[in-house]
Amino acid sequence: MAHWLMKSEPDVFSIDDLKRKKREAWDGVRNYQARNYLRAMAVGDEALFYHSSCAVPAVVGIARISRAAFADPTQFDPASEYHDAGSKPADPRWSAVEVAFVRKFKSPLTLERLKSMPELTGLPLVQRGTRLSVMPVDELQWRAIVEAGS
DNA sequence: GCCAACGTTGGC
DNA sequence: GCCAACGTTGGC
Repeated sequence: MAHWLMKSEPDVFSIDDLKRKKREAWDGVRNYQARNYLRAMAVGDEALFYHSSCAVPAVVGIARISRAAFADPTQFDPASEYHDAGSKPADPRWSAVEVAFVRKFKSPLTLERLKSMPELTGLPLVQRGTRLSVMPVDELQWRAIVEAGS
């Protein structure tokens, strides 16, 4: 079972929103590398839920992939901010997955702390200049983060 | 709000 | 195919 990290701006969609709604489509990804990772996800994979663009950027909990990649409907919706006129329904350019709430960390594992963990040096999240919003997390990294957050 | 870093676009 | 210009991300 693979592990992932997914960024969300808490003002838009937070871990508490996911807890309340139980499940949510993870749509609006418009970066090819991140899209390719969405397509590589399998049902049952777990993902770290990360809050970005906020006062204290941090991993705040865990979600589980509850539906594998499907065509992101927002790309075909002219009213959506994620609309992509260049994407054809016969050959959709962008994918989404559905995630389910698993649990919230006891306390947020802040970016500052993540940067101090030697296990995470290879993780794009803590590398300067990286903006990738969906990324794989290896076993060692996963264990280190979950242990520190639990 | 600033700005560094990066991805995308489009002229040539 | 190159590369300058532009837009976006996201920490600070």
